[in-house]
Amino acid sequence: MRHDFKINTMTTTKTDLFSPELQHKARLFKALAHPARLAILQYLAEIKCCITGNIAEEIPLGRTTVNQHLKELKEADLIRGTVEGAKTNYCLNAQAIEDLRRESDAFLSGIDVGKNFC
Amino acid sequence: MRHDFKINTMTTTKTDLFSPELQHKARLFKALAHPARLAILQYLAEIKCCITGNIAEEIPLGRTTVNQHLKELKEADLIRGTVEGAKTNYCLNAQAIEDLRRESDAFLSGIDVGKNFC
DNA sequence: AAATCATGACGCAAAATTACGTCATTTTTG
DNA sequence: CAAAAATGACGTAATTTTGCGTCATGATTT
Repeated sequence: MRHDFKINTMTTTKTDLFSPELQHKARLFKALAHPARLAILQYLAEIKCCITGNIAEEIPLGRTTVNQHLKELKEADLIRGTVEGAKTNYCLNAQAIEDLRRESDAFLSGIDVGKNFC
Repeated sequence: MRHDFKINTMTTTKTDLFSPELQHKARLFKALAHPARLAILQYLAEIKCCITGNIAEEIPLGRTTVNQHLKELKEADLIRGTVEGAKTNYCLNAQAIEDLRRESDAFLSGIDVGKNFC
């Protein structure tokens, strides 16, 4: 197929070519794919109960950046944010995290049963 | 740092501000953060033993793209590739996957002990 | 030896992620 | 009510990811 120019472009997001299950898992893993987000989850777990949004001070990043990460965690439904006056309470979605744990575990233990060698 | 204006721009990768543990976990989760890579892992598990690199035909993406994903999985040490003549055999690194499973499990079950409510 | 095959390096373009600054809005508080 | 606080929306720059085409290299076939 000999072209003198590049005609074609059209890049990115072929993710819908995969099963919804894989897409879903990939999305969740992606939510965990940044240390800041892991740190946020840990902090929320540590604090035990819902706290107002002073999370930014615990994370070595700017407030708006932390907010961005919070948004991503919220979109992955791993945390919940409820407005309380001027402040916002964030807390873990324990159910979702437990589901993720289970799903992740199932995937990963389903993976290495073969005991493959090279 | 004696600048009156923003000369500087310097965005991105503050990841070293976090603990090596969180960085490590985030890196691993990132390796799992694309459906194609999950599909590759599943396929390798299914095939039981090491196979030559016809993985590309199983994945609905171009060969070089699949190669890229293989490279990422290899860099995360989740798979191994050994050259055999003109071909390359890929197989799971069962130990690494088991470690990841354990680590992921520990992280996620450590997270929701609080039974937080909002 | 020549054609074919398999693979990875390289480069490129589009898109997404990361990190912030600024601003508008909505509370609180003095 | 006015100032201060808290938050999210929006914009922006740099960087990374995604997806692919092309090419060089090193086997395999024939």
